[in-house]
Amino acid sequence: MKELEKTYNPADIEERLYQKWLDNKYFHADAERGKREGKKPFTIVMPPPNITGQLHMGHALDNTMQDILIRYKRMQGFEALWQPGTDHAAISTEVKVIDKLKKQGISKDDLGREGFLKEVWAWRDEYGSRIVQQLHKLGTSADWDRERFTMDEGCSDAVLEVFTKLYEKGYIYKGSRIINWCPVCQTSISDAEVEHEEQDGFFWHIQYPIIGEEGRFVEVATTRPETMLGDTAVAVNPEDKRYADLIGKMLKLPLTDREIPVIADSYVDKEFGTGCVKITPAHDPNDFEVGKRHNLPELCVMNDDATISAKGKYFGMDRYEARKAMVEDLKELGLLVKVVPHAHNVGTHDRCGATVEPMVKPQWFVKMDEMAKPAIEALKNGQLKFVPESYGKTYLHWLEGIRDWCISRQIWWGHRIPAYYCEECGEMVVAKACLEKCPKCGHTHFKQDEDTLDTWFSSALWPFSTLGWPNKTAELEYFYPTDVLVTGYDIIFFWVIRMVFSGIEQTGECPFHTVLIHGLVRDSQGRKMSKSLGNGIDPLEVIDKYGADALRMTLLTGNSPGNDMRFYWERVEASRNFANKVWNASRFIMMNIEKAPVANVQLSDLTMADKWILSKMNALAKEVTDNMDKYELGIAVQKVYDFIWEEFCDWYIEMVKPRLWNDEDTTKAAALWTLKTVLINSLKLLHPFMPFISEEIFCNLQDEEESIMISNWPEFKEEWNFAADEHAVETIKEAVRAIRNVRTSMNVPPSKKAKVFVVSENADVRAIFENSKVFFATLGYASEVLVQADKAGISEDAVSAVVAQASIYMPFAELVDIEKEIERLQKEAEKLEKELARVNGMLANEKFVSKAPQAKIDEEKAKQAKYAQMMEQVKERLAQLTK
RNA sequence: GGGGUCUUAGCUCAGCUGGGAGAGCAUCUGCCUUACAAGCAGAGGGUCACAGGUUCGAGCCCUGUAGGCCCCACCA
Repeated sequence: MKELEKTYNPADIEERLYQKWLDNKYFHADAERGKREGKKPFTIVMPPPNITGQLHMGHALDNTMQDILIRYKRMQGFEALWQPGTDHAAISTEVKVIDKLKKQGISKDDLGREGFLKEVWAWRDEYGSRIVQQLHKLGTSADWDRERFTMDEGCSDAVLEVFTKLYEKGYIYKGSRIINWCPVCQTSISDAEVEHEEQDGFFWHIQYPIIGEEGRFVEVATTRPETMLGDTAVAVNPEDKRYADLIGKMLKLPLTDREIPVIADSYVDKEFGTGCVKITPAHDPNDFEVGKRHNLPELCVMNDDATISAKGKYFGMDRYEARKAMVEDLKELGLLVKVVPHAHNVGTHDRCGATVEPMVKPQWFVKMDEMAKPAIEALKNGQLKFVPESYGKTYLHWLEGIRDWCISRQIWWGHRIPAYYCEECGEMVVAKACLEKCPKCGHTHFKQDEDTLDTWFSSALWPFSTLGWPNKTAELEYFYPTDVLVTGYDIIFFWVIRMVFSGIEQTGECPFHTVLIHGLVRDSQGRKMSKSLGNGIDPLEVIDKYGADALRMTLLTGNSPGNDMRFYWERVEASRNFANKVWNASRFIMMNIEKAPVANVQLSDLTMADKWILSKMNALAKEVTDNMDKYELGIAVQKVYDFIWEEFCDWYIEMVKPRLWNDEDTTKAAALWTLKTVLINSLKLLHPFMPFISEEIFCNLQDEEESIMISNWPEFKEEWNFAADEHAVETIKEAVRAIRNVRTSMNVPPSKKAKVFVVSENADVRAIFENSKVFFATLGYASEVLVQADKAGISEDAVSAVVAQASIYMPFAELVDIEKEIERLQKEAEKLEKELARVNGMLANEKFVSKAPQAKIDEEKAKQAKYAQMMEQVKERLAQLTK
């Protein structure tokens, strides 16, 4: 056994232990082995971090939670697979590489598609593993032998398989629809990638002249005057009497030479604005729908970079520049009626923040209505559960209102859409590989679709593509469907939903049964950690300073599923202190074991105190297990913390010290055995949360064991359940607390020992005190403990304390302050008075007695008796002192 | 506009199926007691946002109000 340092130093052990775990392949899960040994599988797929990413607190929390679950299940004997990998992060990565090239004066087009992709792959090879290395520092016990990448061969095959299958089924189609266009990234994006933010804008009221009615106008109100170049109608509500006569008339569209009709559509709200809406089908989603209903032309007036494409004065201007110019011109023409300030929502791209421009473009879509149904059903019938449950509503709400998913992107980094066009006749073929011959004209030259797929298309397949699907692998058969998905609430829409419907569609099964949602880690002021604010705290810095275990503990304690938390360095310190506490308790135990090796002990050899802590530990194992199973990781770890610090260190270790110090003590072996047993079991319960320190101590404590990682999770054992001893020790603890209380309030320091008399008429209670004299004396700072049935031999001026069924007397040699003692007793009496009033009131209430469960009534009656008896003693003592 | 969530000690938060208000930090008082001062023993501090209701009993369940946060949404 190695001697431990006086303070715990995580830096000394973490790297070494992680390497040991890797070397021994403890993280590796094996389907064949699992089957052979009859183990049950437990699977978590890691949300693949972006290859552009740096480890942040969100990752740290997310991965710590997964690691806790996987280590727990592994110890429970499951063949536990934590499937890791990284995501190619299409747009993010492309932007990053473009930036890098820009600094070298190279543009994407200079390199061409192939050249550019070569650069991205090179970038990925250089930086793609950085985040994985950072995850190692956290203690992440994922099966790195199975690490995957969304663009590796297997995942790409899965993408091809799914795309072609969905296309054949008619669930993927190509069409000209209105989509969200990012003019900065120059690609379409899905609805989920658009963030709405409220901006202060204006309502421009503009007059459109009515043709054939000199001097009469229709007044429209718009927040986006620049789109008027693409107007192809003005709409009014069919019920609106004000404009009934205008329907069907033609208007002159200002700033152009075009004429547009007035149409009637119930989409228009009579009460809002002027009741007349300019319709721009090519640049507004609502107008697009209106346009479809009325067969209006879709007139696109913008280029991909959001400059004006309409011929004329405004050609080439940026959309906002054009807006300014057009408003000026309208004012000059006298057609601008007024400008009213107006706050409205503007869609922005979540990656670059640019204002999204709705545009009509040919894109690829996934038809959602049919696939949404079973995904909704999965939640409703309980196949899929969210923790906390309320996120299920969010999930349903989104799915029930889902629109078709735009999956094509006009960037190069990603899975290229497997659609091929015959160069001769233009025939389109969707296939996993390019055909040799055009099925229509026989031509042999094809051009592949230029677009790539939304990055979430491949992540949607992650739970099964990583296990080898579409091949029928042993892994897929054994580990799929997976069990728990752990993620933040912010990506339910992007990812969780898409995994569920993809999983059900492709494999017929929901890819996991539980989604464990966690919140955000915020800064100490409750703000989101962000690069722009510079308020982010680097988990690696925390690990460097305090260790991975302290960071993990900090992220888990006092937190419940789905709730945000604030990060405080003070909390990390508290976690570090706990690690040190564990370290020192272990150091103490190991020092003692070294002096006298632990012998095998029968349960019947144990003392009351030993049985008490063993019984407590036993109960703890059950409680922790129950909470783990409910995903209440914060509660579980809190219980371990409280047990180790309070019960084990502050009470039990203090109780056994006299036995360890006394070589004559015949129960010393029992004490050592209990110390070791309880420590080992505590370390096991702690291990999922603090893997490093628990491993280090576990290995030093018992040289024969390989690793705590592969040890068995403590289970509740009936034979370790000692209710009577638990009760007995609680009585002693109460007496100790009472003695300390008296000493504190009477200013008698521990160094001044005194005799302690325990007086009880109850023989059982006397036996309890007799049995625990060894430690009761030490804890109660007694020079001697005398247990008796009456007050014989106790001096009149002895200070007293009252506990249930016993009185304790301490004849201090010095004069104690009688006034103070009276004051203290009066306070005690007050407390008891209050308790008695409460319990008496309850029991006097007829309705309570008749309706409450009998167990509750008995409980209250027992309390009543106890308090009454204590009260009597306090009063007696008071009478004695004040006479 | 719809939905969700929160409001508990000075601060940050727990409190799981309703049955005597908790932790960490901070403050105050004693202790360097042979594992640990990153420690030990104590203390103070809360009409559990507000108003109703259900119940023998509500921090917890129901309704409403106020405030905070989040998400969704096509009112130009």
